[in-house]
Amino acid sequence: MKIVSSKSEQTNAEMAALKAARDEFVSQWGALGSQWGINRTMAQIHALLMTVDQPMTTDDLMEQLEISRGNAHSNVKELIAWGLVRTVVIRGERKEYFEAEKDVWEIARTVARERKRREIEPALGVLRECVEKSREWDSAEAKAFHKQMRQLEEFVSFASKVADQVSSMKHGFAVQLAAKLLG
Amino acid sequence: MKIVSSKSEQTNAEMAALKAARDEFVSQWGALGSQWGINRTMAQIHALLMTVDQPMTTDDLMEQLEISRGNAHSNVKELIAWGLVRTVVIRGERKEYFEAEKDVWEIARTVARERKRREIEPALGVLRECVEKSREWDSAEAKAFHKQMRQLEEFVSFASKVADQVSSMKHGFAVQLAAKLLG
DNA sequence: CACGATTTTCATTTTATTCTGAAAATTAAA
DNA sequence: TTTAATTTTCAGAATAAAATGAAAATCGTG
Repeated sequence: MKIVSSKSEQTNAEMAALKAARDEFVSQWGALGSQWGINRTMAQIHALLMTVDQPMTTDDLMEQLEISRGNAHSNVKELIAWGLVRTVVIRGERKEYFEAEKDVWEIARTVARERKRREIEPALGVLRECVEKSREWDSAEAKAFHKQMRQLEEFVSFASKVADQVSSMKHGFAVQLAAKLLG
Repeated sequence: MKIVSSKSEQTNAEMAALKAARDEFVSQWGALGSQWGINRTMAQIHALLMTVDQPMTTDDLMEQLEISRGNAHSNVKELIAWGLVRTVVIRGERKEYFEAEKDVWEIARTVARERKRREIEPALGVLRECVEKSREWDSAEAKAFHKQMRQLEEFVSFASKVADQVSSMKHGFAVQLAAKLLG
């Protein structure tokens, strides 16, 4: 009967625990992703790539997440389109490898930029159109509509500017902002 | 042949234009909602109630949006659960009437509070668990995992605090914040 | 060029979400 | 209490979104 575990047993146990923790994180992050407008697989791939120390291939993703090639492929491409994942060339290797941006402030900046482009700007478009159209209307109901559109437009403009601020943040400035906002 | 429109014709034309603009807003807002994690009908009901000057019944919603009773009902209830819509009692009326919060800063505060509760807090839970579990691990890969979880945890904590700030914002303070952030 | 490796596409299937509509439950007036 | 109005529920239908897997396209090397 062993009194002390050998070094390799410790390591094996730790590796297993790491794998388990990572799986848990990947799975939970995937579930949370759905709550945002993000599909589960995309969130899972992102979670996996963020917590792994080496770039991975499509085949690695397929194996680890038990998903098809097509699914892995299209979601990786989507993550690349977001700017959250990039391809990496490994010398002597023919396959493409992928790695995620790991710096959280950089991730935040990227997400701010993309969500502004994909969500805030279209919303602003709609609101501005409505504000214009209703500018000259006379009835009380129409005036109320105009006012509401103006208020929403003002607010979404504000959000847009915040997104700009965040996406232009230097890493150091983030800390400052945090202090300013919360101190 | 008429040279000048009568007052009532002007009004009719304006009413029609208002209806068209509102429909456009409702439809676009619904489409945008999907991009967030919000279902189309819920976003449409919210858009409609925000831009209307009188509270509406379930039947009004059914008619205006051409949706079933069940659909109208469950999405109104969901909006009430979010705190974005409230019921209104109209004297002498048996039906329930609904109205939306119209103040955009109030809406922002509500959304900040709810999204914190529904999205940020569960995420924090997962991250903290991962940070704890991986605290004592030794291998390089495990240390990298721990570090990444710590960074994410720190960031999401920050987001949580921002959400608190926003949701405790007085209306007047919002303007100040805006100035501070953007000035 | 030709061949094997790899990536990309996409028609089909599967799964998840949303919606309907009618029945059941509740409510309040008679 | 009875009745009619109104709200709520929920099984099933419809729709939308995501995933599969195999074929086609592309790539890079000998």
